Parts: sequence; structure tokens; C-alpha cells
Amino acid sequence: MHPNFIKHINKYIELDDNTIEVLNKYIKPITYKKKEFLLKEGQICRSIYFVVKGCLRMFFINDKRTEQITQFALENWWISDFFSFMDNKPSEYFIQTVEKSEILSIDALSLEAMLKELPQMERYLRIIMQRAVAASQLRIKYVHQLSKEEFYIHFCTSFPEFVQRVPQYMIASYLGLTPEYVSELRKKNL
Amino acid sequence: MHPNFIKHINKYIELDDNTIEVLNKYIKPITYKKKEFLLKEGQICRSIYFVVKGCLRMFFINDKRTEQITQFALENWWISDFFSFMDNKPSEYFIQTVEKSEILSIDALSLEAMLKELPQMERYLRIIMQRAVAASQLRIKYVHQLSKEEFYIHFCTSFPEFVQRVPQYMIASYLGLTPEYVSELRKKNL
DNA sequence: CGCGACGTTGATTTGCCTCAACGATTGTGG
DNA sequence: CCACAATCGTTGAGGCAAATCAACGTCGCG
Repeated sequence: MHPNFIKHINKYIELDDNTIEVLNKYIKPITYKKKEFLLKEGQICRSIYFVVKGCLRMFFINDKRTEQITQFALENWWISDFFSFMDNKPSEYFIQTVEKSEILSIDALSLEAMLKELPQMERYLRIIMQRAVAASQLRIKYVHQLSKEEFYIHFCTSFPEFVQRVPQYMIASYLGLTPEYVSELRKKNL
Repeated sequence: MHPNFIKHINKYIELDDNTIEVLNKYIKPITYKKKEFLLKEGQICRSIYFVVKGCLRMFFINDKRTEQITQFALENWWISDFFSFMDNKPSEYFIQTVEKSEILSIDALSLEAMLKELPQMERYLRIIMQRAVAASQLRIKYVHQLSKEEFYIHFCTSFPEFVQRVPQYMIASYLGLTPEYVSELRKKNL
């Protein structure tokens, strides 16, 4: 199975060979090309997704008919529309590959079955979710304490390799800026 | 023990009498008066807090030396600085009661011991954290799709009882508005 | 009563957006 | 292998939502 995935779980809980084998039953690996959709607005988000390799983005269409990116997912990140996933409500989001990507997916029923058979995975997911909450807290803090200019600079210096990897207008959208303004900022800040 | 807390856990997992008794060993109830601090900037956030009754706010001091509220916690909500809690790093936040409050707290060591003795609680916490992630996703979406005016109106219509309960300037801070602007909005919108 | 906490009002300023037009680069079908 | 269209980024003029600043009203409470 996917060694990166195993390694990731193993960072948080003990894994034996049998567990890995059982896990295998429930996890579905899929390879996507660039710009393929894993979820479209109106659909119920039936799975959570783990990025083994590649990059996903999550976005919605706002009132001005433009794409508003709310999240990226890189290697070793989970992504989903959790409201849609938990309550079986139609999603207002799209999830799409930014580049060719290897994804592991697990749907709600498989997840429940897996957790019943491997209750130790509850702990893994609890820790993952807790870290996601911590990340959200940090993001909210930055939004409130930094100006848009500072926010952009902070992002670029924090994730220089990522900024290379995705188009500028996606960074702009994620940070809540217009592409034009980002252009202005780049000129100003060398 | 605190029936609201038991009821809350019971919404997500099965609880027997023995489990409740064990839980009791690890949970520490404290009653706070209005405006007391559970956490101050620079301290390590050693516990997670469950609000049985009352209201907490979490905030930091920004560059302009004003309080910036990032979260509220009402009845049946958990709150903590999870980065500080998980990694034992000094917090940049304050957590303070908005009104007289009954709080249950559990520190990191007790939590680990409790989860070892009651592994079924991993599931409860996993679900709670998952819901917190979903709530964060929703909040980020609102921030991006609504103007400040729309955001304020949306908040007031979504939580009318809450708006009565806390001072206006705290709502303003939480939403990222100035008190002056909120004042203007209230006049305009009846 | 008097002070501090909270809310309001109006004048002024500004950070960032909007709109429109124009390069540069990429990729794709003929 | 070129033509032509998308796609992506840049530039500049003009506008507006929301902040800032300063001053004043009001209420509750010690």
C-alpha cells in the first residue's frame, strides 16, 4: 500500500502489519489528471480524501460568479467538505486537482466500518482533526492581525515552494485578494 | 456529575454508569466569576475547557494594542488554544469569561490518562473535532462571500439571543469590524 | 455623585477593489 | 510547425467600503 500514508498514520499511532492489511480493504486509491473534479457543487461529498502526491483545491462560486478558493491540500493532508460529508447535505463546494494527483479516498460507510474494525484509528483521526482545528485557529488569527499586504508576504515567505507550484491567481483567491492587487504587491516588494 | 456534559457526550457515543464514574476522576469543574481569566498570553494552555453554563471569549492583543476576539464558547462548546495545548508552546491568546460561568477542564496529562482508560472517548473527541473543523470551514466561507455589512446582519439573524447577551463591541471585534461601523450599520438596518 | 464602560455621530482618509486594456506565455488543432 | 485562442499576469485610472479620529451622550455601579 502507499508507504507515505502508512508513515503518516504511524506518526500518531502504532501500526502492525495486520492493521495495515485491514486498512487496505477500506481505502480506495485513485489517480487523477490535472483539473479533474473530485466533488462538484450540488453533490453530496461522500468521501474524505488523502493526498499522497499532488495538490487539490477546494472552492465555491461567489455572487460575482468567480471562484473563491477556501482550502488547498498538499501531500499528507486530508480534505473534504465535512458538513456535507457528515450530514449528507449537498455541497456548495468544488474539489479539484491543481496538478496530476494520487489520492486515497474513503467514503462514509467504509469509514464507519473501518473504525468499527480498527477502533485505534479513531485516535489517529482525532489527532488529525485536532491539528486541523489548530491550523484554523492560526489562520483566523492571521486574517485578523495582518493587513492584506502583510498576509500575502507572510504566506509567500512561509510557503515559498508552494507559491512556485500553483498559479498566482489561485494564491490571490485563497488569500482573499484580487489578482490585480497581488500584481501590484509583487512589483512593490521586489 | 454535570448532566449537560453527560448528555452532550451521550449524543455521540454510548455511555454506561461505570464510564461516567471514571470520567469523573479526570474532569475538574470550576466556577468562574465574570471577567476572570482561564488563560493569559505567554502561558502554556494546559487544558481544554468545556462550557457547562456561561460564556467564554478567546482573544489576542493586536499591533494597535486592541483586543481582537477570535472565538466565543457558549454552553456545550469546547475551547482551547490547541497549538499551545498540543505542543506546549506559550500561547498568544487570552481566554476569559464574558459572564459568570461553570467550566469543566481537563489538562493534557489527565486527557491522555482518561483516553487510555476510556478509549471510546477518542471517538467522542474525534467527532467533536470534526464538527469544529466543519464550523471553521463554514466561517471561512462566510468571511469570503459576505461583505462586512452582510456578515454582521447574517450573524445577528443567526444568533439573536447571543447578540443580546454580549456587548456590541465584542460582536464587532469577533466579526472584524470597528464598533463605530457596527453603530452605523445598526442605525441603517432599523 | 462621579467615574468608567459602552455606544453614537460626523468628518476625513485609505486600503483595496473594479474595470478596461494590453502583454506574454502556453497549448492545441489544422 | 505554425496560427490562433486560451490562460495568466500586468498596468493605470477611478471609486467605494470600511477604518480612523475626535468628540460627545448615556447608563450602571461603587
